[in-house]
Amino acid sequence: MARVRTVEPEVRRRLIEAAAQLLADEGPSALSTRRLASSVGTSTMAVYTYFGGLPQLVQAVVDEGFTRLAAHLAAVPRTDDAAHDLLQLGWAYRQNAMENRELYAVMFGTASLGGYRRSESELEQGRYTFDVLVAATERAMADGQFRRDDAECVAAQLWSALHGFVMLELAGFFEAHQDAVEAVLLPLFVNLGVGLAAGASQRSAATP
Amino acid sequence: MARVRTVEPEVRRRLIEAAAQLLADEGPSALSTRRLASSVGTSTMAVYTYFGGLPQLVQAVVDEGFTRLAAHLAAVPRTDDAAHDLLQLGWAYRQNAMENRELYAVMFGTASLGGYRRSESELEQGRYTFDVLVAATERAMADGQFRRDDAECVAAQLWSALHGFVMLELAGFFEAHQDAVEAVLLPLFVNLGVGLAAGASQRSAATP
DNA sequence: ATTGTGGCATAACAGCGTTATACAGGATCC
DNA sequence: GGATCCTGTATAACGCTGTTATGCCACAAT
Repeated sequence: MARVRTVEPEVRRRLIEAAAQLLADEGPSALSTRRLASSVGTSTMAVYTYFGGLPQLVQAVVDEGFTRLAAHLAAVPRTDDAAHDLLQLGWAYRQNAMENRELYAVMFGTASLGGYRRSESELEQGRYTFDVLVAATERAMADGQFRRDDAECVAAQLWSALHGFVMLELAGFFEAHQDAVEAVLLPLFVNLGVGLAAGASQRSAATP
Repeated sequence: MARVRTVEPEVRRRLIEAAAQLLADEGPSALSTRRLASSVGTSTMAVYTYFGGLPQLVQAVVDEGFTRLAAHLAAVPRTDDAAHDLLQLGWAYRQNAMENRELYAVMFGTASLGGYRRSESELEQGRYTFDVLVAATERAMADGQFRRDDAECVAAQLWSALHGFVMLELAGFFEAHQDAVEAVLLPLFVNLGVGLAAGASQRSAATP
């Protein structure tokens, strides 16, 4: 048994951080055990003692990415206007993706990276992120901004639209448009919001 | 100079097809020059004489994928109801993605595959696909189903929603939902359509 | 018949993920 | 205090990868 690990080994933390850095700086192809090892100042064996292999290390990095995303979304202030909050969440979501392009690509990318494939753990992590959207959606329904509906399904619609825009933007398909956020994402959200509001009865004020 | 290449060399065609097959059957990691060579019955050099390297071969496969997608969308019949056609286009788009999961992932995936990165060529190919959506959107505006607006921007909204849903579905984030198409994609399109229609004046009937 | 050239097979090189092995050093026990 | 174990790591090797240099061979042109 020996001593109990009370704190996370420093090398493990440093490996994750070095991997995230390498990913951000030079892209997925730079993520190799040897580069990681030399970057942290150890041997490639560290990857195997702490993670079991490169795919598991990538998974740890992805977990970190989801945690960071959740924190980024949680930092968005909650106002009385739930629909406005959803817009702000969307903006924060995109901003996080833009600031961690390569990481976002690995998190949601369908192409594999070094044998890494999404695991149940990631799907759950993604669902936590998703829950923030569901909560805001429910508030919008409670306030009468959206008509009553299955909040999960509605949030999934919002997520689809958001994620699709971000992916296409990251892939470079919107480079023709001057300001894709103003020209596409904002109207997309507004139009979808109009459709989601149709038939709803505003709670507070009258409806003459 | 010698003889002029009038027809595409057979080996080149077979390499592309073998690559697509290998990709579909065993995923991206199976795409190696040696496996391709043995599959086609040649040496790895063929990849370099005909394509210049693995990334360029992948690019040829992606080109093929975009061509196939465009053909798939072009096969959707055009009716009098442009909005209905857009729905059918969306369905065909998703179906194509589902039938060529790995290929779709490489086409739109941001993670690289064997050093392959999207080129200008692909962005153009993607824009051709996009044009089909733009055309249907313009018809919907002309018919008064959507209110007048920049058709490109509106089509980009539709594409974002569609692509986002497909990506999340492929990534497995909708596995909780029984039938994500019915529960998410369809209402997403309907709600977005309602928002896009708001303020439009039907063409046929009067506009007093 | 000779020459030249284009296409391909072979072999090598550097790098990859992974694994087996050996060693160092601290904790544990007698 | 000395022997023992165990954990973490460095080294080296294996089989794989993409790529390139080399050489051969068949066919077109002269």
